[in-house]
Amino acid sequence: MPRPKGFDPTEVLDAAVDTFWRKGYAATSAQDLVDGTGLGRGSLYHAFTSKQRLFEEALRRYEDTSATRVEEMLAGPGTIRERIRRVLMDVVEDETAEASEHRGCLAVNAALELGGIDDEVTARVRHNFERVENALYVEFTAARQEGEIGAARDPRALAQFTLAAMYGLRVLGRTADRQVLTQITETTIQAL
Amino acid sequence: MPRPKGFDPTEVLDAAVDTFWRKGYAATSAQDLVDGTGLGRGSLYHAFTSKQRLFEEALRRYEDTSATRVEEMLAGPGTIRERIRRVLMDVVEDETAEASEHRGCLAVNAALELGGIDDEVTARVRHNFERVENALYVEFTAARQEGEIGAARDPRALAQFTLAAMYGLRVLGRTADRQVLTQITETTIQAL
DNA sequence: GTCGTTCTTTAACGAACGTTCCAAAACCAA
DNA sequence: TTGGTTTTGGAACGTTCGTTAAAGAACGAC
Repeated sequence: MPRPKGFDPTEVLDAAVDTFWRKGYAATSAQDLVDGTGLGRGSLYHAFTSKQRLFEEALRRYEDTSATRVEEMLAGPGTIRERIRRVLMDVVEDETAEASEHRGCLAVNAALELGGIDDEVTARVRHNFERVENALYVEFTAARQEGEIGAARDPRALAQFTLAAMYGLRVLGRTADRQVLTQITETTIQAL
Repeated sequence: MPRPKGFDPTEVLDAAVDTFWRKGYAATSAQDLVDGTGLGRGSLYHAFTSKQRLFEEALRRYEDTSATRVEEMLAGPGTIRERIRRVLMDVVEDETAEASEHRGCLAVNAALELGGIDDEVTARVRHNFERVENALYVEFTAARQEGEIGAARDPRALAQFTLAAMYGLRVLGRTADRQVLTQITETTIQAL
């Protein structure tokens, strides 16, 4: 019956993620997306309707990979503090790596560029944040039960605090050097 | 001799700050700036050369008002923890106020939108961040001398940590509610 | 092999972009 | 009042914007 798509939707979405990630939403043009994905203009719009819809899909795809990454790191071996350090230092490494060209975190970028402006994007960003927060919450709860964290501490508060520290690193990562970011990481862990 | 300007440059800059603040750099058009400032196209470009230059000037003007505000709050009465709480809660109030329409902090927004892309903007954002960090550093140093803060703590590290918390609140402010942001503030202060 | 459907390609759309130009207006010193 | 200089408002620049239209190509079902 119908003619099948000539491309892998996930691959195209990954290319769109990369393009939006490097330039931001407003500064990315339809031509940038055509160049980035390799699709023709028509195919792109036929498949994704509009730039805004494509961005929403890209954000969903980004969450798939990035939140999963954090969840896996948190589920790894070591004490709670070791695992939190690993997650935060992963941000530090990412922010200071030449290769990642100041892309930062797409969800954080989207939160500041479109948060409160585009409801669909805001909701997706919130979902992304909450997914990471919940992963942290689960680990803090378990750690408290194990006695790694004081019984008087509130796991939900610790998760939100750690999330804020993570995103603080994302902001300062644009201007601060590795040593400063590492110091902040250590001070944060000390506070747990 | 020459004809004097028919406008107050500071007022115009404040209007430009407001416009960029609400929409971001890329999403703000020359027409938006004309509408916002009330100047004609010609006057605007004659006075500020380009959109990019105008943004740089606006960012400088923003720093004048916003960093000064933090410095004044820090120089106010109360213990170090009370004063830090006042600064962080000021961010929380700003982020959750209906009136401020999700503008956030212009320096943080600029850091994420243009950090690493535009060198001039990056340098100005860094200057803004460092000014706040140094204000915090001065207070933490004094507080340690007064015995409010443990002698073993590093005032520089505490300043950077607090700065990161502040900007973490700016990010989460786009999606989280007041109660969560307040909780994060308290956890942060507890860590000092 | 034909049909129905969807995908792809290409060209083009009107609108809006950032910027430039120019002539008229306005100011102050002389 | 005149002359010199700068600012002003507005029109216009060529380019790029996000999006759409139209026609042909490619596939699976029969």
